Amino acid sequence: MECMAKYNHLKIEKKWQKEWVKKKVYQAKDLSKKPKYYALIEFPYPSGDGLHVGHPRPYIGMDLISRKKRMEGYNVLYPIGWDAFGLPTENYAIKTGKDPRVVTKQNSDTFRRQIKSLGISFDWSREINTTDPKYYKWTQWIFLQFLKKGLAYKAKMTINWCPSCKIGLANEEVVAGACERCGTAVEKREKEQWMLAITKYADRLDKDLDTVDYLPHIKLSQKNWIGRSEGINLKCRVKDSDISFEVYDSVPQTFMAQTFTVVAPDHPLLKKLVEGTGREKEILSYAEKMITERAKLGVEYVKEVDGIFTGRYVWYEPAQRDLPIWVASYAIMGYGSGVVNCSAHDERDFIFAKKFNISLHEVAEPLFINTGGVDSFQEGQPFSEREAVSIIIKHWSEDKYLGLKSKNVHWAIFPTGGLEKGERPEEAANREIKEETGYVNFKLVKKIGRSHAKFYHVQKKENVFAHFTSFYFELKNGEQNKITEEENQRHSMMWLAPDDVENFLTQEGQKRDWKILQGTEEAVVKNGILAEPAEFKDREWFEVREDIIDYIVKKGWGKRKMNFKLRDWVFSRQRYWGEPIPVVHCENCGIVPLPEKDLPLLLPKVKNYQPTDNGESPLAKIDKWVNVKCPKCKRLAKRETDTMPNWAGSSWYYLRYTNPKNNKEFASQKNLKYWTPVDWYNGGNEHTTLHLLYSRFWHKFLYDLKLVPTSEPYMKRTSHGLILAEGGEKMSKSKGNVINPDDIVERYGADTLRLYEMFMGPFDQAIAWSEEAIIGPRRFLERVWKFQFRLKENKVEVSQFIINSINLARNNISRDIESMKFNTAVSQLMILLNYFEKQNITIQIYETFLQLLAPLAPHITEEIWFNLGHKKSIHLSDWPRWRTDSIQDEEIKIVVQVNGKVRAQMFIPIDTPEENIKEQVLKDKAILKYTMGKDIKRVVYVKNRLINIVM
RNA sequence: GCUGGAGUGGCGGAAUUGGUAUACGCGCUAGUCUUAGGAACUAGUGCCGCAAGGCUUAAGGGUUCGAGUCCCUUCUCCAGCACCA
Repeated sequence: MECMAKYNHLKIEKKWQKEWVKKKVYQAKDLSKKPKYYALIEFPYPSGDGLHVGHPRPYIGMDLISRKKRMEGYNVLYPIGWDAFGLPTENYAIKTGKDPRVVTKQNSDTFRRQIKSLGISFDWSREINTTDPKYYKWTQWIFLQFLKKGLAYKAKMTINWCPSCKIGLANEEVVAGACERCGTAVEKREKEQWMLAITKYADRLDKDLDTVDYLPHIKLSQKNWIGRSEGINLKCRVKDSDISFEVYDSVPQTFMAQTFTVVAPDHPLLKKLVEGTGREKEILSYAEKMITERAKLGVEYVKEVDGIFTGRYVWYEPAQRDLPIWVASYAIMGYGSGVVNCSAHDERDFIFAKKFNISLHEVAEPLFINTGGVDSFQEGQPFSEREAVSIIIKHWSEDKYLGLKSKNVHWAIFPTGGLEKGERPEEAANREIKEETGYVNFKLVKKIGRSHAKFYHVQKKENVFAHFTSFYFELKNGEQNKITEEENQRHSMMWLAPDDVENFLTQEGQKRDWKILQGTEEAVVKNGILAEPAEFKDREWFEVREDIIDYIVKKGWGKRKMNFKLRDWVFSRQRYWGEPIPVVHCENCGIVPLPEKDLPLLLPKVKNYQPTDNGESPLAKIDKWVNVKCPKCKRLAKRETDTMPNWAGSSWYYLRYTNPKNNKEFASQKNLKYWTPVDWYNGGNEHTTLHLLYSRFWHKFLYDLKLVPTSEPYMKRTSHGLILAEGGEKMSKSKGNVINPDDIVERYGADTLRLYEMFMGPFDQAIAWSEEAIIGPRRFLERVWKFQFRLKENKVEVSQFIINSINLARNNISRDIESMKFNTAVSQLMILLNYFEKQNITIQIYETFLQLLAPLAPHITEEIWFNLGHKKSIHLSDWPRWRTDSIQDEEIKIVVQVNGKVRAQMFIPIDTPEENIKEQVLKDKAILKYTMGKDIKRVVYVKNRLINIVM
């Protein structure tokens, strides 16, 4: 008999890790005949802190996918490398004087050792490093292609300057006015910068999101960042001057409502605009104040609503009126033309106009569409249109208002009613008050206004498009006729105190009427029925958008225009530890790219890594390097000393993996065609906007050069949640709460760590580490281990229950892994083992179980697999397939409910006819207890699931 | 402020189309074994109650034979955006 060897994770895990490398179990094969699968994780930045237990979570997750795919017969590429350029290493170099190359080597060595100890099926033969000249040669090469196509350019611009890091920051790296890394408040500085024209791709970057499978929130954040907006540019001419400009409007439906114009305080036209007003100094210095305040306080200042009148007017052709021109803090130079026409239908404009008493002009009445409730209109069915009145009635002596509460449906309203033929709204209101309320002495005080509603009329069973005229009446006394029985049955009347009215009402339109009456209505009409222009009167504004644009264009008042929030990408950094930008500045020839054959342009060694005080890269101090001959005219010229941001290397690394040692191309076309696009890319939420957008941009650019075969790099993108420290805080060295995976691997083993990280909670959610809970997965593996010694001869009877269970588990685990519900996949396996320990199992069933467990716990399953006599790795075995033929449930359990409460369970043959079950159930003693002497109204039977007796 | 998501035991968290709420794990309780254990194993464990039974998915209401799941109101939390006309 075998001795019951103890589960020695240390021995087993080291042994198999070596063996797998030797046998090249996880090496991807270029151009194999098998179907390919490319799984990708974001390559790590090898920091000096080493790995913490949060790092491997995504690696393990994608490892499960990769291992399962491999077992399913795919040729899987699951690569890793190092994104090693960047600030932390550089800052460390500045502090210690150590060469970043040396530091990077040390750090990546540590990371590599740590990751390898986790048994992740990376193909280590394809490891890359962005700081390797053989790699960044191609980063530089791609930059030169951008330059060639005019998409890389130099521009003088105000940049965000971090005085602490001494570095220019991209807009994206500024969070709430502070440096993303160090939190120091950023300053504005004028600087010549390299730019990449990502805005040229904005439209495609937005549209092509429809062709990829990203999680919805990821797509949304991409869309938000790109900020695509379609509308019109209206022509505007300043009165009594030759100044004209265009204004952008994304809600062209309300173009007739525009009553004033605002111009950004930093608008270059402002100076000319105020010339001759006699208030030049006053206005310009006020604008200056606005610029500085805004730079200092940001959104907070804009919220304060600040502005000044310029004394000038725009002649607004469409509405035939003058629009006063204001300088406003909320108008920005970087979007549209920096000048905006404003209307009552925009919230900010509305607030601004109220503050400065600028007249407004509404061109639409509100339309309320009920959604989600029983009275939300039925899609696709016609509307019957009705003119109606809505009436607010005040009590004759108290400050109370009449409400009607429906007795049949969830409606609480002010009295309403439809107009009869030939009736005027006022007449209808009079009649309705008498009919619905019985009151006879009242007077009309005020007409409140008009509004519209689309809803489903529950009693009449039809869609209604109602046009309400709202009135305010006051009762003179309480004299009241009897109302009809019909009215009485429909609703009950009640007098409401003013404070209760709003909560009582269920109709949005009536809530608005009430607020108008109270003088508290400030909401701006955002969707409505148009009154102007005449050609579009009574049309719904979201329906006429395109028509209105065509109309405006036809009239010659403006033209179609698309705008984006996305700005061009500031691509240079005045730092050392990055890819040198391979160009030369020649007085004679201008900017001259380095010949491609001279790449890579090596990053030279320096003595001091500190940026210069005027913010230049330390490279600027190396005269020998800076002074070169111009590649074109051979005269003395100067090298560019800026380097690339660390987004550069990560914008194309997934392409390099397909052919990492190629010296002639960044990757061969053959390999690219075989491997790309990436089938599944998982990464952190912090990179779902920028990194993803940048790399999609680079990819599309390369696609246009016909250098990659697809227009999108990643077919599918998901993200994982962070692992937090035990208290729920972020893990960080400074807080001293970092859990090092080395300790866990040593104590519990890599398999336990993997299992725990997958089991601890939903993969996409942030979750706190728990030293206590890890023991669960460890115990589970111990039991799996012991089970191999319990197996007897292979002739035991196995119950149908076990066969069904393992079949179901196969199905569920496959599905759970595919959808990243790893926590429930683990729990399936635990349930299975719980069954096994109570029943007879064959070796085959245990082996199937091991295969299902193999992606999660690769070492222990491999060890047992070989113990059981196999000669080939379990990870190259065939993934268990779902087999329907072995499901033979002859008996199933159904639940018996009485009045919806579970009272008993029963076993019945599958697909028993309803009648038989009913008969059997009604005889059951446990059920008789409840049904005795009572009438059975109804019996509900859900096939093979439950039966409910209703009394 | 706007948009989206979420509130389930002491804890992490499960629940196809509405169909046995609390799977799985941690912890806890009792017991077994052991020289001993913060090891392992066995049994129990939503809450109230001795029990019969009753009550439970943030709170309240609704639809339904039946609601964690659908609808309405309120509260709380989280994420993204936040001058983008």
